[in-house]
Amino acid sequence: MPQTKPIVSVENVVASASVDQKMDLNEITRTFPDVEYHPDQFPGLVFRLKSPKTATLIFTSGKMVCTGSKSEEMARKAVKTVVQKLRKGGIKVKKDAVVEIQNIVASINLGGKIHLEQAARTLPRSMYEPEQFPGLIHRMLDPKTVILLFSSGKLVCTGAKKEPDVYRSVNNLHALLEEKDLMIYD
Amino acid sequence: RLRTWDSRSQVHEPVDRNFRQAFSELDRLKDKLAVGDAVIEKAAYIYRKALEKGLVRGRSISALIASALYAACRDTETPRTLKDIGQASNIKRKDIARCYRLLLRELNLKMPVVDPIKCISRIASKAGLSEKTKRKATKILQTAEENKISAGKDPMGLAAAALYVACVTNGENKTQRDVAEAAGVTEVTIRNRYKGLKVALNL
DNA sequence: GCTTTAAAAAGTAAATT
DNA sequence: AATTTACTTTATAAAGC
Repeated sequence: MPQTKPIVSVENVVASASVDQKMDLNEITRTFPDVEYHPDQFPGLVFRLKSPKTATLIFTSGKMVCTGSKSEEMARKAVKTVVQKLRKGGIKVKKDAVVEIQNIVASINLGGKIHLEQAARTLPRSMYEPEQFPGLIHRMLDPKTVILLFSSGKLVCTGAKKEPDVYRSVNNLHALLEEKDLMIYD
Repeated sequence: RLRTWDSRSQVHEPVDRNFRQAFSELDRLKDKLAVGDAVIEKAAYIYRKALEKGLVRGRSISALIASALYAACRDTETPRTLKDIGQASNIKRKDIARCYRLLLRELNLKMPVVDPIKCISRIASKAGLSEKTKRKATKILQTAEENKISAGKDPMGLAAAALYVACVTNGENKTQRDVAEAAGVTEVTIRNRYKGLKVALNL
């Protein structure tokens, strides 16, 4: 019954990973001159890949955080590539990394405008402060995500750990907006 | 004033030391911002709720009262910007905004959306604009809101643009810079809002 | 709470040209 | 005044202050 089909695009995936062994970040810095490592500023070493275009933070514990992927699969591939490069560079990594998706950010176009100030009054758990930010911030309980709504009809969904949760969030909200008559289609 | 809370302060020790500090700060802000007693009482009420929910732990008392006062202003539709509260309290605008959003989330507060029409008076008095211009700006914003160009825009920017347009049509000699300065926005923002106003009002 | 990383939305701001 | 760069908001992990 929604009047339009939302166009969803995953923009960023954050994944945590672990190779379950201590890592010598100074050794990595020596063999990979392009990495950024400033221990007094931040304990993680930044390892950037051109493809997939990602940034992976590596900690002495062997735990990692990979950001910038456009999909869950790309994030897993990026972590594998990082471990592969470390091994090629002579860094001993015994096990393969165990990857967990932590957050998915998606942009959405609903295909119609949203009546924001009315939505601010009728949507529960929402905040609309145009002096601070042009979007309305809505906290969805199930799936537990946060959606930013803009008057243009575009959205940003974040907090999801699975791609299906992004779609469920968007569909829930879209139905809610139509139900409460907050959509404006031309 | 604030005697009610002071008397409690002598009964419950650690909590009330916090109250005293909070309310003396609130009293100081009251004079600096020239807000009424009703706003101060609301701010005190919000702060007390925050304290009961344990939101003060590890947080700056000053930042929290300032935020509670901003929330009270919003709730009573008293036009005070985050910038105003920031200057009066010497706390960064960003920190007040963050605490304010925390109060909204944790205390489940619902605030009315800021009405740009209520921003007109403050800007007009700072810039020294006439009553006639204020009335015209109000009319402009009323028509503008019906054409929903305000969504997502800073209410101060909208009010400033409406006042600037009103000045031009009334022949009041004020530059964009004068109005922008009084409103705390840039001339570029006034120009951008003016474009939308022109379309919505056929100017 | 902060520090760092990534990305989108739309508004505002500041620095260049 | 047009461009460019940059910051506002949201979530999320990592180790340590």
